[in-house]
Amino acid sequence: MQGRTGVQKQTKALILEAALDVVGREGIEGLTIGTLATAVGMSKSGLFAHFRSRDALQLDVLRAATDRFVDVVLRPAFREPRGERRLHALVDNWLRYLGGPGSVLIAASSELDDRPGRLRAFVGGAQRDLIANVERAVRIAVEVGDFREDLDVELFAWSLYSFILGYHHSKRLLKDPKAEEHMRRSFEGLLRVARAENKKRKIS
Amino acid sequence: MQGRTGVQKQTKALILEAALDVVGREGIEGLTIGTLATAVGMSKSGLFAHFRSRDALQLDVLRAATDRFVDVVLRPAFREPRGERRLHALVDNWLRYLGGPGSVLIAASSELDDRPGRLRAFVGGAQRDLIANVERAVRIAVEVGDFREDLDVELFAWSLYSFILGYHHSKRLLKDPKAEEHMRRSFEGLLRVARAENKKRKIS
DNA sequence: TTTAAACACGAACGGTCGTGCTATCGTAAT
DNA sequence: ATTACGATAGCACGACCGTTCGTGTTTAAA
Repeated sequence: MQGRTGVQKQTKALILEAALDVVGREGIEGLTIGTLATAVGMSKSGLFAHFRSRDALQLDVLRAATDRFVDVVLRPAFREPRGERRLHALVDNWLRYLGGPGSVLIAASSELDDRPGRLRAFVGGAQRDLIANVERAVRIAVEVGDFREDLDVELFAWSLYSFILGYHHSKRLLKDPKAEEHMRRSFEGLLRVARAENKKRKIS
Repeated sequence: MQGRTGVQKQTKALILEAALDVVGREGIEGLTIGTLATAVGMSKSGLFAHFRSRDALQLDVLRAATDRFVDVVLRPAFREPRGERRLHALVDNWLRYLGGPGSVLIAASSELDDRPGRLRAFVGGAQRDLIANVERAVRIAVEVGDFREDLDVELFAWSLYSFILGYHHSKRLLKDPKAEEHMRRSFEGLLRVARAENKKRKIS
């Protein structure tokens, strides 16, 4: 039992890994059973049997993608000390993550924009969770006194997320070499107006 | 001659109009010749004859989309008086444009992220032009004295564009009712630190 | 050693895709 | 009246899609 199911789990994991690659390159709609099958070196029907529909396959891939994101971005950041430092870790991890193979989630968001269904619901939920977590980290930074008490946490998180989108966009499509610099300086600007000491200090 | 080619131009324009609709709903990759043909009430081959490949069709659609964007967003804004007011008009027009049927261009950017080719080159160029125009408007605002002389024009434009992306994203995928409010307040924040009087005035 | 389940495969299905070829029809110029 | 031409339609093609089915092969349980 262990041996066999172990092998199965292994196969499925291997498929999902290859699928993440494909999705990173071609998008979630570009994930086709045939190409994925040849990518992992098995038959269409053999692969298909692991998922019972293409929809289920795509959903599993998106799940795997969010799991991975949580593992390499969110969780490590939340192991850092509370406050601004944690936010810095979050952004650092995030940029590193986006620097690798294509961000499946952001790309999927755009693709699924207007197509209702399970996939879109999942991505929307994942995105909402993510933003909620960012807000949580920001709120904590307020609580520990790093940020002003009257800071609009929601707006801060929204802006930060927008910068992430901008980074992703200008890096992937525009191949702008200044993408990361712009991102980091925008983030710094955000921090500057959010910091506690800003109440008595000038900008310059 | 006039009569006939007039009709042809009309047909082609009609096709492109319908195509913009489809692309707004399904994305640029969702634009298929068959469905578009039935949408405008003609045969696949009849429609196909107007463009000589699907690629050319998609390219024409993207061209039409950017033309429309320039017409309803960029050009009217640049008719406004130079300076901050022009920037406000730009953002207003932009939000209104994004409020309508899906922004073909932003959606296409994400779809074409990683697929080299004519389409992606075109979208990238259009996006670069757009940002260059934003920078131009910002630079003028500096010149007329609305903004600080040492303002980083590039960074300002990049941030603004990021907010637009954030708005688009949170409105389309997340259906966040606060999307516009967040966008506008972020823009206001950007203006606040960019304004000329900021050199001698505090934030609060 | 038999039995049952899990796993993979090849072949085939109905469908849609983009793209050619050929014919038809209406109009304009001769 | 004839010719020429541009716009459209009809049809068929090869390729790929997701999916199903039947069939082996390997493995764990009996």
